[in-house]
Amino acid sequence: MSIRRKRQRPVTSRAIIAFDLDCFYASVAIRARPHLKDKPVVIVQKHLCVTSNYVARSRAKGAVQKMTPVSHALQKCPELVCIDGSDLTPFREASLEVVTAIRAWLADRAREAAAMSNTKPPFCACQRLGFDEVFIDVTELALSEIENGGAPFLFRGHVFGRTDDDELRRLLMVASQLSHQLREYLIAKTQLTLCAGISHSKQLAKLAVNMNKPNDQTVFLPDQSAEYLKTLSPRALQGFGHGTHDKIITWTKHNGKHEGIETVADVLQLFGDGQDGIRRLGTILGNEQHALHILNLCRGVDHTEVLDSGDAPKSISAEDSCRSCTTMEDVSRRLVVQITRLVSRLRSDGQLFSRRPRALSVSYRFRGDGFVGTSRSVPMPTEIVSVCCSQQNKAIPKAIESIKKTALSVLKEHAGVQEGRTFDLTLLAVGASNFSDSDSFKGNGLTTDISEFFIGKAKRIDSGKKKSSGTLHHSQTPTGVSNHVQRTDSKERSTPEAEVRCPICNSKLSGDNLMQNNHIDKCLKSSCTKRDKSAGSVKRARKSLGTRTLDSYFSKRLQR
DNA sequence: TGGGGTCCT
DNA sequence: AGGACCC
Repeated sequence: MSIRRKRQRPVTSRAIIAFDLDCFYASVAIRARPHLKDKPVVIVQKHLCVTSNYVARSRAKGAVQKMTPVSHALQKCPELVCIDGSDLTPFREASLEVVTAIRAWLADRAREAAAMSNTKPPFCACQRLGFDEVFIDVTELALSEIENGGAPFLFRGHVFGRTDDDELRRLLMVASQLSHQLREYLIAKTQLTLCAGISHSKQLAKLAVNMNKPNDQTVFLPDQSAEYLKTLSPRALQGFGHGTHDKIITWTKHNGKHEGIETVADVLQLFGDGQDGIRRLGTILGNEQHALHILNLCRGVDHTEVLDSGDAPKSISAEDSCRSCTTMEDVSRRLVVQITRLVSRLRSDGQLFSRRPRALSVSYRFRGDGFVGTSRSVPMPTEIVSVCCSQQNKAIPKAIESIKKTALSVLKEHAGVQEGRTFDLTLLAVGASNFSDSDSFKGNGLTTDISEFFIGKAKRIDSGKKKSSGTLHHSQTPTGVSNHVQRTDSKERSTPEAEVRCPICNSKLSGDNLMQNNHIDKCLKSSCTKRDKSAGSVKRARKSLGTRTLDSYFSKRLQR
């Protein structure tokens, strides 16, 4: 059936939606703290504001742009509320919550379309970019709805540009309807607002996303996109990064072309003359394929596909960028903090995705190395298996110890970081990758269905507000099917009295996995070790962790 | 300039 | 393993 459709009307263009959640970190933080809703809020990592809400943006008048120092922002807006964003857990979870909801909505919509036309459900690839952006290829779904005859031929939201291609216009009209409905659904379900850009390529969809900014959407009709692109800075093109820019600039200076590359038009003037230009740019960049891609982007040509990201990440890492780390004691302490966070995340990951990592990577950077760091990969110590697969909390300390030992020996052997040597590290990170499914895990009743994961979270968020219709969460799940894994009555997981102890403070942990993780995270934050429990030693621990005067000044302003 | 991620070579 | 890119 679908083959016939494609033969009759070959798909010459696609319909792609780019979603971008509005000031994501700030929105997530405020969602969890409703009393901050009308206050100017910034999210702080180390001494930088990484995001702010719109109240802060209007009140500080441009002083809280992306990566501005907290001190600068506070001068412009002393009433700024600073929230610590160094632990990404809430943002990572909210991001997963959003994509999960997107997939569920699309699957539901695809099933409806399939039922009407008696075909198999159209697939929409979803690709995440960072925590707050998602690309969706809705071509098949839109075509299916057009064929079913129910789709209104009207644009939803703003429209930029024009096109003479009637079929494309219809396709994008339907895509804009889908986008709007999906956005409404997401806003209702997650209380997070988002923008959308709709076009026939990832490039243009992404450019459109920023055209009408918070909580709105724009369709980019592409007939004159090339003219439009010429006026932009080439850096505005996704794929034209810092390195590409620098290499071209260096080349122009070397070759006496002092014009520079302010716009895409400048780049095309230098390299836009066909095969020869591609070859010349390829030589400059050291990669002809990349040169071709860049030049295509400059002309508005982008055939890159939306690659489905899947639910599970391919790597998990925990980093600490430090001003200065010069003693083994300091290395050891920082390492244990990052490793504990990594292990804690691997446990949740194992529960959600039934898998465990086989590689451990240790990354580090020395002072003076600029942005370049070094990383080594080694086999992941086997102690991680019981953490990921059987979810035994008592296995956590052993895994941490083992990984710590391994990481320290990596640092010693490959970086010369050891007792008696002088060094100054500015970055320490541990990561897990090369995941393998653990079959022993499956069917043992320990896995958590991903939708169940959010049902638990939604209840907590909801009870924090006022009481609403109790059955909301199940009925809101658009799939309608809850494919819960049947669970045997496992002591480790379901009974709080299972005597689980925190690897940091050794106090008894209650509640479910998430609550336990939260406790461990809190413990980590205060750097409170088992034998270091007195208030005095906590203070010492904080100091030796590298807390400086600037940080302690801001920490007074941090909202918990 | 954080604390993450992806893919390609 | 490193480097490019993305947020």
